Amino acid sequence: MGTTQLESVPEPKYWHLKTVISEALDSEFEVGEILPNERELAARFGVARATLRQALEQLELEGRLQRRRGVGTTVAPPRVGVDVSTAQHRWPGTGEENWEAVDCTFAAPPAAVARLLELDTDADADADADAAGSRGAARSVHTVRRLRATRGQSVAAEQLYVPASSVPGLVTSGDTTGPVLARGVLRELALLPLDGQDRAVELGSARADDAKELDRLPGAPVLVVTTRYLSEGRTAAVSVATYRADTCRLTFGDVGDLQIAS
Amino acid sequence: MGTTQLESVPEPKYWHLKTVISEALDSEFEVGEILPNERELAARFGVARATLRQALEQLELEGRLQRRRGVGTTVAPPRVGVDVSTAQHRWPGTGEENWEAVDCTFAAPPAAVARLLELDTDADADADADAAGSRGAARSVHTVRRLRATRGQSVAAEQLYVPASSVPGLVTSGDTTGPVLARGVLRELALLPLDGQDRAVELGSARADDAKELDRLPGAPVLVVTTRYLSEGRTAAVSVATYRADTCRLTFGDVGDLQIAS
DNA sequence: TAGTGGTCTAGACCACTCC
DNA sequence: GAGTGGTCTAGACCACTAC
Repeated sequence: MGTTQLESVPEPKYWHLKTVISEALDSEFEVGEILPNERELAARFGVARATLRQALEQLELEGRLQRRRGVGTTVAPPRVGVDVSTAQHRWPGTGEENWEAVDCTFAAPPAAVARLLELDTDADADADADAAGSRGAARSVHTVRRLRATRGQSVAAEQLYVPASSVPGLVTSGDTTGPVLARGVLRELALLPLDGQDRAVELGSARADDAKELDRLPGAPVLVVTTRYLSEGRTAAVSVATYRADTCRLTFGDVGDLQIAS
Repeated sequence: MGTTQLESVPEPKYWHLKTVISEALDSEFEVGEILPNERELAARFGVARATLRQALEQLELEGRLQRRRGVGTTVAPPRVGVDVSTAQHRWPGTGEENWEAVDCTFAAPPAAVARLLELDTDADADADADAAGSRGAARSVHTVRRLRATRGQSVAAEQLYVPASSVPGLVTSGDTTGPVLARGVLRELALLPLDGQDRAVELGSARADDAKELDRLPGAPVLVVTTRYLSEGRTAAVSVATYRADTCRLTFGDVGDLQIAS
């Protein structure tokens, strides 16, 4: 490190720290190796623990480190490329690897999803958003929950919203929940003609339930992939999948196995 | 708020705060409206400023708030959808809107980019990574810098790496830098047949130069889009574009104008 | 010059994992 | 029970913006 007092535009300590640690990771540590604990690192660099943590947080955000409470901080492996390309033109659950349907519920979706599904188009929809009683069932959809794993590691949790009108042949046998019904919904959905999909990616933070599935703390950064499945001129289903931002690189094609981080 | 002491699994204060503020944003604030300052908000909620800041940081990450030093915290507009679909099968700079080429340099690219460009394939490449002298020119590439704006707002900064072999007809007139040459490189590149592209998206943090262009602080979260342009069986160019994660939603298709955050 | 968000400190206690 | 990262506090000062 040495003295940096000559800098006319002093960069923040945590930023400098991040650079120093990052270089150390490249040259002095192996993937999976455990770093000294935060109190020791802070003392070694002569900063407060909070400042040290700010640097570690950024490195974790960039996928360089992995921190687990009660365990320690380890050097993360390169991000895994996860294919989310839309080229295959397939319904969810048909011929895909790595996804597992774990549950299904029947309830009103979040407002943003309802908009994509073109529910709630009546004029007074916004006025009775909280009156989820009498007319709630009309706006309810099957919600299939799926998990995606790659190389033994959970990478994504998804909620797939399917209006009852998209699965007219579904036999519920009285039950509207459970993994068996989840697979039933996927099976029925696949009977529709699939005209196309469109997809969006944005940054979000993990909800409590997603965080638990992904083995992260609530609020952890995630890449939210929203997919709209189009059939016969309308939106037949909407998927909202959250991918671990620290360990995943979403690929749209076959860029392969190299990581380009900033 | 009320007392939450009955919770058997007490959630962190900042998490609860985030929820409370988020709901207040929905019901009591307009887009662009300025919030009370951090010291006042912290006092109002009865927490330390650092705790309040942790909640605000998450909300900013999710695109709900915008904070500017010396100014204040404002309610952010919904994220803008930015099309990054690969369907168009075009070279960069041909028929695209919103991108502006601002500069061009000639230098060795980062190691990860060199790998994608299939430079440095000789056996001792890793041994002389720091000996950028004699043989450095052989590994240098034209680096075109471009900026993307949407609705008057800078949303992305890109570095496009183009090996000299991809632009054999380029006339440098002695100069290997400057915006004029940048446009020349793009023009020459467009002469090649474009076989395809593949693309990857991952989370990163803004480098100092990108942060400046994007009007953010260094380290701000960004979505890094890496594109490989394929021509005649090889990688003719590589683009690394960083998009503001707080204000952008990357679209691969035409999902349109609705935001689905977590 | 006043007010804002950004950085930093030196503590404290808690939740979790592992032995 | 020992050790780890996660949360929280109550201050301080700095960099930037706008008046």
